[in-house]
Amino acid sequence: MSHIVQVEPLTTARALRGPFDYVRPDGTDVGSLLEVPFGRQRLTAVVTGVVDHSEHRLAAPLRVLPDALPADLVDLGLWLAREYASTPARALSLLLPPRGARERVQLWAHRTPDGDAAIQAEAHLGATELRLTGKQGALLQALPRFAGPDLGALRRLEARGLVEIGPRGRRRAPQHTAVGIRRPQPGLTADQQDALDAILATAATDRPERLLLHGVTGSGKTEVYLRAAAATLERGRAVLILVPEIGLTPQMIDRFVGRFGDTVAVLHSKLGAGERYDEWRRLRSGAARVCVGPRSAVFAPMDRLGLVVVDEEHDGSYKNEGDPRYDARLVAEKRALQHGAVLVCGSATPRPESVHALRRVRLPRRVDGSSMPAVEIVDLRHAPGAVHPRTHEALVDARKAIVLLNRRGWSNFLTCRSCGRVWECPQCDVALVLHRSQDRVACHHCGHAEAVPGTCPDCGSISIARHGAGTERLEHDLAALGRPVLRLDADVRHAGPVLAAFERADSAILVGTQVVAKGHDFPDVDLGVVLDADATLRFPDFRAEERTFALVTQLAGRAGRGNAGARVLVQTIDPTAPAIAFAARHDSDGFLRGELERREALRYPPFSTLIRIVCSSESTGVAHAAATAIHARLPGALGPAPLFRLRGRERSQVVLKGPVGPGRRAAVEQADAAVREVSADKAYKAAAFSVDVDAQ
DNA sequence: AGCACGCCGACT
DNA sequence: GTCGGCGTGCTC
Repeated sequence: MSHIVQVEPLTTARALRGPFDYVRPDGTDVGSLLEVPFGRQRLTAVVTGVVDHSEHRLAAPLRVLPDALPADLVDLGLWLAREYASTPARALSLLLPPRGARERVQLWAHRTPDGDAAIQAEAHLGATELRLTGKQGALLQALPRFAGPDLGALRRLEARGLVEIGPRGRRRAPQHTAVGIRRPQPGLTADQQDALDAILATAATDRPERLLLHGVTGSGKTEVYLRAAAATLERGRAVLILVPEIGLTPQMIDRFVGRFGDTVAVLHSKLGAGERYDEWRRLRSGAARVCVGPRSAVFAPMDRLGLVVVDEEHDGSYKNEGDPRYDARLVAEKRALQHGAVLVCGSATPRPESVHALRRVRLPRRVDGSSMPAVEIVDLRHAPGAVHPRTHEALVDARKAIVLLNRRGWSNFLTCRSCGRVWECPQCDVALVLHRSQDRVACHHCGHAEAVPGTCPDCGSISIARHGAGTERLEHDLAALGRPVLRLDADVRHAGPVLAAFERADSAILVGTQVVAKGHDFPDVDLGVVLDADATLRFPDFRAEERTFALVTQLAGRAGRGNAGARVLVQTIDPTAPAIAFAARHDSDGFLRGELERREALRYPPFSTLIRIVCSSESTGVAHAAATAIHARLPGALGPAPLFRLRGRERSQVVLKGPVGPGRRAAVEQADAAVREVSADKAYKAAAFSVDVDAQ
């Protein structure tokens, strides 16, 4: 019989990968979690296989840990490790049940038949109540109930045979604003009905398709998800809903909890350890059959998935920044495939990748019948200053405006007027940004901050120039318009109050970075402004066009809900840039067609697999030498290209454009092998390596 | 990643 | 003679 388990000990060591064999404890199987002796350490380990014989002298695990993973997640973890050139241990670590919390078990009291009879006997007193004698004065009638505060009184009732007291788990439920709110289910438009039919038709097949729900902002995508989810639950299958950062989209949770109640589990970063653990357990046990959460929720322990939704699929937050640099959109697709579930990716501004790979279903109209606001391009070439006179005029006329500027702080960088010194981060090769409200200059990459300089340390001059304007400066300048100016960016700790104040105000200007274009719907915004479309457009990145198009389109979506006269102004020094021109015409098909042609010609995704390898080192020269060694092992790779120093580490990158389809995996393996060989070489001991498949 | 084993230089 | 430097190699 199979009395040996193969395990992956969970260590972060890149060089170390299993499987390692151990004696199989009773009751364990693939997915079981163990504590094993490993060298002189004790490590958590995941069982990945069960076998008959082993070449090794076996040790016995120290103990079996609670909360085994479902077997399909173990498969997913091993797939993830290979797909993203990581290690099984690191990938599996993402899937573990939340640590640091246990199930909360409390004593609960239940009435016995004798207890019922006692209540009946009390009925002649005019009340069907039997009061407890404890200080809480709780009602026996209300049992079953938590026995905590009046345990003594309940114990006396227990002695009389009126109640039974026993342990029971109790859920630590996250607080949703939607608890108890059941909003009426709105009717569907013809477009929504068609989209729903398309989803349900393919969901009912053996091999469901992957769909792209391409719907303009306000077209009612969420209602389509809700209906599809209801139909999926009815078929006895579970539903996974992925959303971008959950803090920005509380509406999705509210609507799902409002429609489906307790069968919805929510996973997000703001949950406490206990809440997180209980939600995980509810999903694992099947008590919850719908999960709503951000990228990490793609690993929710769910059985028999029937529907996987990726909302706002263009959002960058689906890409993980840490070591398995996974893309939750791709993992969602893999999970859907594993379970025979239908995948629905939704967006108003889908990625060219998704348009290329998925069958598209459209929601071309807003549910309220309103049209998209007019988008005007404001040519900045002959007008100095951050705000063009035309924009200024529009701001004066607007009642409620959103102004987008993709730059935090007061000013971009400081220079000494007499010697030309530039204030830079000591750890990174970037300029420090002035934040006047915090009285600091700060690095946006590593968090380094120092006092605002009064004199130049090099020449002693007290004349220091401030260049470029950020959101903080803009907030200050726009106050001259004589109405409330609110600011929303990463420096604002709590977005909630800012958004609420903007919503309540009858006239106001909301200034901010990209976050203002996301999520929240304000009914009466009549002006949207992109102050510096060139900032995103000139980014040295092949996705710059796509991001700019999305930004303008998403901002247009925020404006003009229920407001016929709404307009959007886009300031730029390049009015003919396709991203801006297409966005101004609301022509996403035209933009996507052009973008796909360009990408095919240049062999960018989705026509290639981009694998980026970054080498870094504290000592100078090592990173670049390591990147050169990696480049030598990867024929056709681009680079090595030096990157700016970050957190005191010199960096250099190599980029490999691998094939898509069957050759993709081989390219990833080739990159991984090159990194492993070079990192094993003593000459590059001081270097660190990171492999990013499908780099953004 | 840890952690021990092992083989060379500066100290009591 | 021994303490300790960190190069090398292993962990079922």
